[in-house]
Amino acid sequence: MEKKKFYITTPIYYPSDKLHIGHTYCTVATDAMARYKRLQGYDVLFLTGTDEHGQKIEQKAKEAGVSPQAFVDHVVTGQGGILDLWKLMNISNDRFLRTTAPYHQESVQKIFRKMYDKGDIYKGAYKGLYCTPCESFWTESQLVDGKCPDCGREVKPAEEEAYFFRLSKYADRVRDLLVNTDFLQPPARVNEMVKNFIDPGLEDLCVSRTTFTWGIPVDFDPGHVVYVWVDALFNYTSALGFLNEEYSDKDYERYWPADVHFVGKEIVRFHSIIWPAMLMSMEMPLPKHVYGHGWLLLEGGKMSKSKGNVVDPVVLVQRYGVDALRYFLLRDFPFGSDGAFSNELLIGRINVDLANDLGNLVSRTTAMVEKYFGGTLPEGRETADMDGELLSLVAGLREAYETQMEKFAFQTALAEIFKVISRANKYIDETAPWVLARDEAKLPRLATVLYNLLETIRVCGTLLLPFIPDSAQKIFDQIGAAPAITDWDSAAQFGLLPATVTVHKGESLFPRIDLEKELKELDEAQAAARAAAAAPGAAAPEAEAPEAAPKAPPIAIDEFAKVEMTVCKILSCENVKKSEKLLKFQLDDGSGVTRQIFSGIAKYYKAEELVGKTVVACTNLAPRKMMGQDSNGMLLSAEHGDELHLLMLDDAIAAGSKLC
RNA sequence: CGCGGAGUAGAGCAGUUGGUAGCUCGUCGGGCUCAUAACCCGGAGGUCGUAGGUUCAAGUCCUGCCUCCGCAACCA
Repeated sequence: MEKKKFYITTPIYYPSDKLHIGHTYCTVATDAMARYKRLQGYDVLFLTGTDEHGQKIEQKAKEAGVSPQAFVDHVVTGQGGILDLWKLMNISNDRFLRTTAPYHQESVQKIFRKMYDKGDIYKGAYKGLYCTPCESFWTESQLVDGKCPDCGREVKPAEEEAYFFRLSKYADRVRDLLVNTDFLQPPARVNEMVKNFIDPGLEDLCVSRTTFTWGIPVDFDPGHVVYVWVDALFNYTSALGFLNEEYSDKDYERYWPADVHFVGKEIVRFHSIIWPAMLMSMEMPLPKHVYGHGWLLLEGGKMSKSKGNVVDPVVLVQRYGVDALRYFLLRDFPFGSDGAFSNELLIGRINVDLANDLGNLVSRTTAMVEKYFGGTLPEGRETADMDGELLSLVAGLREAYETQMEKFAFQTALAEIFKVISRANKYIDETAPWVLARDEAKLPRLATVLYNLLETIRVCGTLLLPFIPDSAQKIFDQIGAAPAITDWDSAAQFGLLPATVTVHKGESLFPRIDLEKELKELDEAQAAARAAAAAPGAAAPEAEAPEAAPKAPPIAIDEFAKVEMTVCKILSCENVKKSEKLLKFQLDDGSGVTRQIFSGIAKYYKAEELVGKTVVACTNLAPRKMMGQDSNGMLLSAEHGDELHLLMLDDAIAAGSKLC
């Protein structure tokens, strides 16, 4: 009988920056699932890739002075790039799709054409605010002081031709899919989608742009490029040769629909609403599941470059090894919800599970076989009642594990394995092999105990293969388990190792880590890595000037003089309803007219404690609407990391005084 | 009243269909010595955010409130 297929994907990542631990988390999870299915005997296709088009990449390339293609080539295929990262993480993807690949472009153009011919894509007008010199459209929220964020000039309402996808046409069918099937997982995500996006009404989706060129051209209408939706989402099928010649159509027929798309919760919307709608339009089968996993949070907040708390997986792998990191990511966090990442947690998990429990179990077992039997077990055996509990746990392990893996509950699946590993450690205590070894007559009993331990390790190691592939193999080498007895079927059987098996005690699989010492060194290493990444020239095209090293170019005195900074007294200050960040100030700026300014500092100050203070405002900044009201200027403050201090002057200084 | 998630031992978390509150780490005490100062056993520690309600019985269902997190908006 032909093997059953399993098609699994990660999102295609956007290569405008280096990837971090969050991307790694998703990819490692997908990899573990893919390896698990392969272990079970499935014909697995595991796809990952990069989404390389769009305005942001076009801009970044321009800033770096290279072509967009050169820019993404460097981030994806360059040294320390995305391909290198996945190699480092031991990712077993079968294909890697780049949206700039010609075959993908071919697919996308045909798909776009097909939906157009069908009438699901139509030409309409995209309304927005247009900056003529920059030839760019902006939304209201992107404007800076009501002006073009690029050049600071006036924008005017304008329309441009654009193609739209009739998303509204499929709203009911998509709603039904989400509400009445298990398409979207975990179930908590369904409400989020339905209540936030579908029930308020789905609008047709703009699927082409003329304001940038770094994209796939619409072949029947020069000037238009395909916008992200059609381009990115259909990667999942063009990687199977759908409407292109790179791969055989048979791949599409065999592997589509996907069994599951693993995606981060931030892009659940695209995968659970837009993607099925487009597939419905194309009359293609829908993927069986979309799983929206949680985020790794750091000290209560999400990772962000501005907070400087981005975790680089490379540093962690260099220090602890790839398997330790893979294990930690999937063991410590429930896949569907957010998890709090910390170095302390990572080291704790490595020490307790991998070093103390698993590593030490292998170590003490193989050591005893060598010490008491010279490395090879003798034939004689003697069983005992107390063996029963361990043996029955091992016998039920594969099933318990499978149940959890099928639910993508990696955390619980691993917990099942470690329950058995703990039991094995306890079994050593109960049987006290070192006592048996003292009595010649008890050697058959001793051989049985050690054999049972080796078998337990074999079964656990097999089920750990998807998570820590290299280490599992090392374990097999140490306990003398041949490949034929480390497959899926063998994991449900006991007694497969030869009775006279020979072990080879090796190096410690997971050395114990000195927590305090390591935490300190790790902090330093991570800081150094960040500094290196931020250093100019370190990674040419991706070096990002403004955020990392805020060295502004010199300006002339007359330019500085353009900025009017005025001493103001705070007359009143109140919170803005429905805004966590904004405070609304009424200020005496010495002009006799009260000046209203909004400032996003509610996190740092209580409104009432600021009344009467003397502060500095930039008073010739163009007015800006915030939460529907005018803000006439900007209060000056100093920011460092998570701290922010409003610039306050001696109260003796009169309102209206100018700074110079 | 924009949407969603969460508040359970010092920390991090489990607790399907309501029926004596569990796990891991840490901590205290004990045991063992094969092993990576690891392993095994035991103890202490929780009025399950809060106020009501339903029930013979609620962490588990219902209602109000408080706090935290995320999305959206917004941070000049």
